[in-house]
Amino acid sequence: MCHQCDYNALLAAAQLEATDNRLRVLEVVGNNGFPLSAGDIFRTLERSSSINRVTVYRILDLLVDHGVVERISTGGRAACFGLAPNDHHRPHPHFYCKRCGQMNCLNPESLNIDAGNLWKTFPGQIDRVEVRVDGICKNCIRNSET
Amino acid sequence: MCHQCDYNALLAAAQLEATDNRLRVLEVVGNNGFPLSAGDIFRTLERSSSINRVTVYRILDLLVDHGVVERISTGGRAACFGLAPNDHHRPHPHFYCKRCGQMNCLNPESLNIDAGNLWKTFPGQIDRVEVRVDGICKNCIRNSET
DNA sequence: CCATTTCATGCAATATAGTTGCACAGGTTT
DNA sequence: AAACCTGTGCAACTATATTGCATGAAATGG
Repeated sequence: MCHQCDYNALLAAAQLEATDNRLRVLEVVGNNGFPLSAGDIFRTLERSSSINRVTVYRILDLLVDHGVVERISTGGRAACFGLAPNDHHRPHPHFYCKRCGQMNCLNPESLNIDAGNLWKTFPGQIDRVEVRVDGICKNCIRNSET
Repeated sequence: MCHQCDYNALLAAAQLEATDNRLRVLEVVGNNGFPLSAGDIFRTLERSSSINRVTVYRILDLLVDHGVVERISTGGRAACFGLAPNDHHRPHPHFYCKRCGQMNCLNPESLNIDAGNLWKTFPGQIDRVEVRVDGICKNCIRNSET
């Protein structure tokens, strides 16, 4: 997703110490082209060197709280995580394939959302607008045709 | 939500037999002004007469499969359920309060989404576009000010 | 009118995802 | 040195959802 991102700098900007584990989590999230579930991230990290499942959850929560990482809801059970919008990453919608469960990033331009009306009239605080497109990805369509 | 909806007719249109339990689940979902979690629905039904938790899950899955009910992702753990868009119900976005966890329906007009570009260029099948606004509802803001 | 099948439901067990409480090691502050 | 923070690990736990199997009632077929 962001091979030119400096993860140390991202953590510093969020006023978080750059521990090994935090960097490792952030690298997995950031280097992947599509959002990953906490379980995926844990299993990936575990392969290279030992880390506790709970630590991964805690680091993810921390990163989400500090706006480094974004929690993205899937059409399924587990949430996914991707880099939060920043200078190099514009907010963008995601696509969820209900067949294979894979999430993918869509182009920021693919959908045009005008929330002006809502911002003006909504009587609460709005933090973000999440857009998810559900359907079946081209791979799954191809596979079901055979 | 839809006191003028005929739930028997909705089930019939979806080619589903109108069993007592299905009607009860659909009534709870349909008569409520905001989406409910499977657990909420179960607890509500249980109060009036006995039903199994698993039955509620199964009926909800069935209704979602047949397009009578819509599964709506929250910012939290459990999914919520509301009536699927139909003649009386236009698709609309939802608001999730990250403080109290309450989901609410927003006006269909509050957000304007132009997905024309995506429909034309996306190489898979698109079933629906789900929009969720996250933030803090006015009640929670008021409570935290005291 | 009995035998067979089908369907909706219930119950127990299990799976998955996430959370909590407590301990401890290493560094920092007093 | 004592008190303290912080990051991490481990075990137990909670909440949510799913699976497998049993049963009873209605529909179907001889």
